[in-house]
Amino acid sequence: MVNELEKLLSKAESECKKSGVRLTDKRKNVLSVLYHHQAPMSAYDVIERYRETYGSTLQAMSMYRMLNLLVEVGLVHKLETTNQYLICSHIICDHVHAMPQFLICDTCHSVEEIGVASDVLDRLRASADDSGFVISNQQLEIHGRCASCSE
Amino acid sequence: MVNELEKLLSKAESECKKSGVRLTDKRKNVLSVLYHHQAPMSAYDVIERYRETYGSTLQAMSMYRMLNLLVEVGLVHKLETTNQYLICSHIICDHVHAMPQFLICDTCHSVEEIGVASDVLDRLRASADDSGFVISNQQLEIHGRCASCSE
DNA sequence: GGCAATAATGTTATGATGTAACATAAATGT
DNA sequence: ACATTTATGTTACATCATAACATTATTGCC
Repeated sequence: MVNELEKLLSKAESECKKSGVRLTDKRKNVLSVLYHHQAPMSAYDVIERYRETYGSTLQAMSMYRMLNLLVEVGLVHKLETTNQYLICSHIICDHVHAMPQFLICDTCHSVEEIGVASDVLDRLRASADDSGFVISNQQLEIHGRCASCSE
Repeated sequence: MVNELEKLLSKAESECKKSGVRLTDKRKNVLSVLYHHQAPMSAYDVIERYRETYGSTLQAMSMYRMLNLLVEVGLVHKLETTNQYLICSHIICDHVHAMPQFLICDTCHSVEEIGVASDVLDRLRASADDSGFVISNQQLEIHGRCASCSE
């Protein structure tokens, strides 16, 4: 079986092509950092880990630009409640993705990405609609305690 | 009919008593600023408006302390996705409050506070429970366009 | 009232997050 | 090759937030 990171980068390549942007070496490296970390990171965390791994120090501006682009392309998510970035855990799957929902453990800071249940989404849209409000949310962020921290 | 702000401050007084904290003049003033603004404000916005209104310049540290306390007591909400504070729109009502849900208009920046529909909350809890996750969320923040900005 | 304990606020310094504006370099298309 | 677009570099700064310690105000208790 092929290395999962390679699969991911190959999928990333095609997603970038779709969006008309280039998957440069630096962007690949950023994806790789996020992939290996497997937990949300601040932009400055990524800069630090990037430096440790690749020996090259990126400016904050450059990192934010790359992260934001990867978010736009759909390869990376940004947690708006914690200002952190994490790799989309569903890049490799082929099925259509629901609106992502993050279960964020406030104790161990792990994050599980699931899809918003379709009936929840329907009900959310309906209740917003009562106010004439049109939802554009890209995601739901739910805080609490994960299974192992709840024991 | 009594001034609504007075009602609010009186309710605030009793909420503070419940929590064993004092509703000082400064805290009252902060509540008043938020009440009159009727839109989310950053801590620094509040400092500025406070200065204009009361002629006294508070340090950021002091303002964050007061805002955080008012959030803990339940008189003020903090939008985690925008780092802004707004007065709880249900301080005066007597009914028990559901988990708040904010409909945040990304065009005009108005915010409507409603309660999370109980069935939505049930479904959210159920889907989180599939992962053994226990929700502690204080609120849901939904972004989109309000009625008037959708026309 | 006096006085100790606690709560609230002041003050200074600094850390953390994020972007505007402009310069340079790399790639792409013709 | 060279003009155009895309990506990255660089500097400076805006914005959000708190640690650590000092002082002031209030409260409870004798």
